[in-house]
Amino acid sequence: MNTRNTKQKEIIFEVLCKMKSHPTILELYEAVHAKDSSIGQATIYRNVSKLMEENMVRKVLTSDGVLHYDANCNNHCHFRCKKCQKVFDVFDVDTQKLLDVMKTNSSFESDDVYVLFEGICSRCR
Amino acid sequence: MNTRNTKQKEIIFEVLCKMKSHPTILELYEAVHAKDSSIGQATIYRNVSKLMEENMVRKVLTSDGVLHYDANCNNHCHFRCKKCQKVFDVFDVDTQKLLDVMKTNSSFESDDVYVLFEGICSRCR
DNA sequence: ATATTATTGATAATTATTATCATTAAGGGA
DNA sequence: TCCCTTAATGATAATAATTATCAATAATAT
Repeated sequence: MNTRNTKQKEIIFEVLCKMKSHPTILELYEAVHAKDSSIGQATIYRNVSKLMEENMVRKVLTSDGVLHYDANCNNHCHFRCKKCQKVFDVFDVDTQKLLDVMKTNSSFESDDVYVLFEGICSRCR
Repeated sequence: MNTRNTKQKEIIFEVLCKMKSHPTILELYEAVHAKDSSIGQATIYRNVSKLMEENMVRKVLTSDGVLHYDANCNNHCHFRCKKCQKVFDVFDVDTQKLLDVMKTNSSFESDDVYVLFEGICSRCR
């Protein structure tokens, strides 16, 4: 027995899956807490880490200096509005093509890529 | 008079320019401190922020959750080794082309993009 | 059902960043 | 060159983010 499926982990993953906002740990904690107020912050940190190891959850890199998380692990890009700071999904740029360009043009062997576009979103404009 | 050129700012920029390792604030502080031990950490934070506003310094997003900095503002990509965690420059992928793809294929208006490739570097392999 | 032990919740400790404030010094004008 | 104004500094406190600790709980193999 090296790993256990807990009710907490299930709830955390379920809540993150429903969130399309790419929350930080704190934001995820608040959403989880609304569903089950007995779940503590440390449990969020622990389970998000575990879910990442299991490739169920992926980091979203943003320029605000805090990590965000996404339950959609299909490698895709993100757009961050410099004004409202919301993070949106971008499916119009092929990340696999980027990895292919790397493979042919560079000496690095990369199997993973994070892409963050920035600008002002249509709502803020 | 709204801004002043201080000796500290000069040293910090000079040291960062010479560093090719994309340091964190702490790493930059240590390098600066070796040159002038009177310069405090808060001054590093302040001047790096200022230099970013002046487009002399750019953030490097990495998956370790801490911001790194680069004095090369020509928009380029980075590769991070998952083993030794070093960050390397990548000039083989055209970021302007990425922004062009965004312009034609998506509804977002983006003027900036951060790209981080990951894998194992040749030295660690 | 029971025993083992991974996981939890609470909280302390650590790390990263920002704010505060008295002092210092950049640089414009006399 | 010497003041004068005030931006910037260094030291440190405050805040925010993350990790570590530990007794209690609960998942699961037997």
